[in-house]
Order: sequence, then C-alpha cells, then structure tokens
Amino acid sequence: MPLPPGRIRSPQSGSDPVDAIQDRVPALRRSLLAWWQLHGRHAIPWKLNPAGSPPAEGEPLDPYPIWVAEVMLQQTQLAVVLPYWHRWMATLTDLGALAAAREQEVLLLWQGLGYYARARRLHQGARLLWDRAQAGEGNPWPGDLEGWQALPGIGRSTAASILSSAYDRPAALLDGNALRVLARLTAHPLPPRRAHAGFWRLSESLLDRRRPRAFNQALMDLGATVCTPRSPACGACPWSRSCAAYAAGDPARYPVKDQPRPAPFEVIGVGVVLNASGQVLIDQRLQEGLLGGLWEFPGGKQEPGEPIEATIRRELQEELAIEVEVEEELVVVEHAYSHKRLRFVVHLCRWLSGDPRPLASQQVRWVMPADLDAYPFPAANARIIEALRRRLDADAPAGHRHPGESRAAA
DNA sequence: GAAACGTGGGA
DNA sequence: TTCCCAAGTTT
Repeated sequence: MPLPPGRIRSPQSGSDPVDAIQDRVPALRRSLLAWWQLHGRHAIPWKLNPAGSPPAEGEPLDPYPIWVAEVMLQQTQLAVVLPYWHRWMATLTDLGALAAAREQEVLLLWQGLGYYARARRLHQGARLLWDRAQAGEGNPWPGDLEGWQALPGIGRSTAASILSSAYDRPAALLDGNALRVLARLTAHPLPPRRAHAGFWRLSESLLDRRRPRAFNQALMDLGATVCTPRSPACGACPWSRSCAAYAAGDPARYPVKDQPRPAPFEVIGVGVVLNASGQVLIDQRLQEGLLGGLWEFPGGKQEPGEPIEATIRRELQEELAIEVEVEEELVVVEHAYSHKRLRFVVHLCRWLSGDPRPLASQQVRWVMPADLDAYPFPAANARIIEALRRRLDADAPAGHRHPGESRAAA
C-alpha cells in the first residue's frame, strides 16, 4: 500500500518517523531477515508445525496454541511464559477443552502469571468462539484483524501477531520490542505514548508483506535479544548502520520515557481466621479490578492512627459480618503491584461469631488448609499460605505432619 | 487519554 | 535494596 501523498509535518508532534527511513525500507527488510535466518529464535513451540519444524512460507498453523501464547505474552517475557504454556496445553489441549473448563481451573493454570483479566477474557473468548462454531458448524477462528480484535483481551498488536504467526498474513504489530527497535532506529524524541500513531505507520511501512510471519518474528527477536532495553548489543545488530540512536551514541536513551509516577503505599491488615474445626476462611475477590476472581484471606486498608488489630477486626466485620479475636502475627508480606505497593500484616484470628457473608466479595468459604491448593491465589497470598502451613506444622504433634514437609526439613 | 492492571528477574 | 521492565488491553 503506497503512503498517502503530501503528509503534513507537525512540528509539535516531532518528525514523522516514517520519513526518516522511507528510502531504506527494502535494505532494512533484507538485512533484518538475513540476520533472523542465522540468529532468530526458531524453536518457539507454538510456531512449529505438527512435524516439529518451522512452517514454510504461507503454511498455516493451528491458531489455538498461538492464541493462548500471545495472550500470555502480553507484558510478559517469553522465558516466563514457556512453562505456563506447556502446562496449559497439556490440560486444555484445544478450543473445546478451554470452552468447557471451569473458570477456577483456568485461573489455577494462570496463577503466578499476573494480569488475571487476560485469563478470564481468554476463557470468555473461547466460549464465544465455541458457541459460534457449534451454531454455525464451521471453522471457529476469525480470518481477519477485525475478527480477532473483536475477541475480549485481543487488541491490535495481539491480533496482528496471531494472524501473521498462524496464517502468514501481512498484519503489522507494535509490541514493546518493536516499539523499542523503531524508537531507536529513528531516535524518536517523544515518549511512545504520544507518538503512537507514527510508530504504527512505521511498523506498517517496514513490514515485508511477502514474508510477514518471518518479518514480525524477526523484529521481535531483534528487540528481545539484541536491541535490549539496557546495554543493547549494537555490534550484533543488522540495523546499526541505519540506526539514528546508534549514530547519536546513546541508543539506551530511547525510547524516551515519561516520568514515572510514584506508587502509593498502603498497609493492609489481613486475618487468617480459624474455626474450631481447624478450617480457614477465604473469600473470592470480585470479578472486576485488581486480582479479579482470585481467592484471598480477607482484610483491608489500615486507617491513619489505627492499630492493625483494630483494622483486621473492623474489616472482617464490614466485609464478612463476623466477629473475631485477633491473635498473634503470622507473617508480614511486602508486595509491589504495577501501580501500588502494599504491606500485608497478617494475624491469626479465632472465629467468635457470625456466619460469614460475602458483603464485599463473590463468595466466602471455610476450607481445610490442606485444600487451599485447589484455589487460585495471588502471589502475596501464596506467601501467607506458606507461613500458615509452617505454623500449623510446627504446632502439629509429631507424627501428624504433612508427608513431605518433615522430610524436606530434615 | 490517562490510569488500572501482576509478577519475577536482572542490574 | 530498589528500581526498571516485559510479546498490551480496557475503561
């Protein structure tokens, strides 16, 4: 597709990054693909055909494993995703299995990956596609960008990545890797947030429409293995001779960053409430918002000047309508989320009265500590569970400890 | 358009 | 220790 003629340069938005490289596009494509042939990552499991080989140009691949992988890869590095993806594919082997799965199972497979809305939306999308395929008895998979982007949790970049990976279709992507590479190539003066459209045009212009699958993967591989965020390996880069940031002598300065906003800090009082049967009280968080759909030990934010024991008593009263005796501290867990830092001060509590009600959660449940593994918990709560098990083991009479635990300690 | 949304690894 | 950051999307 030819570029529209007579584009207007806007001084305020900086120069159009497309102009900077326009005449070098063919050479850039050639050098990138030549580099990728030798140094690219060619063994990514969802990018291989059933014979275990890299697909030929235009050879279609099963979209399901690619879809799952691409959603896991949102804001998450390949090395982190790999074990999760293998475990997922061993359990939810195809679209029908995912559509039929319970959300609890889906979240358990996602536990530890973060951004849990991704898992819920993947699940929703699977049910959507599955139902549609049953009704129309056809191929469930979207065939174009719009169709993929219509699925929950799939934006422009993920849709393009899936289409080019699965069908070798010419769809430009703009993930963190591509953005960093392109910002350096052009030494773009603005934070990517404010130059978003320009970088999309640049990605579109560069894309090799004869080999989109290879080109997109090459662009991401370059960003992930050579044009890295810190200390890029410019000596190994096929684009260094065309790179404006390299020429300027400080490639790591790009992409230009916005000033990070300091993350607020809060103290959370948490109650690990035990009843006379030795069961512990957990609740399922609301579907929307932070850690939506995951389970947790109940608690809430400490108010200014409030003793933590009072916080815990108050929160359990407000959110569960129960009365507890706050006993000794179990553990203190510090945890940084993407936009806030929390300190969980966790106390053991003795249940006194009140049938727990889910006033601020989806549901509440008394469970035996040994059964907590059946529930998806966020990372900070997983550390609370560890501390609880250590405590219960220490208190248990000899001979009644968990099987592997006493042996591991010895 | 800005802010919300997780986690673990590396410097 | 602390900070930065990663194959983005949604509201």
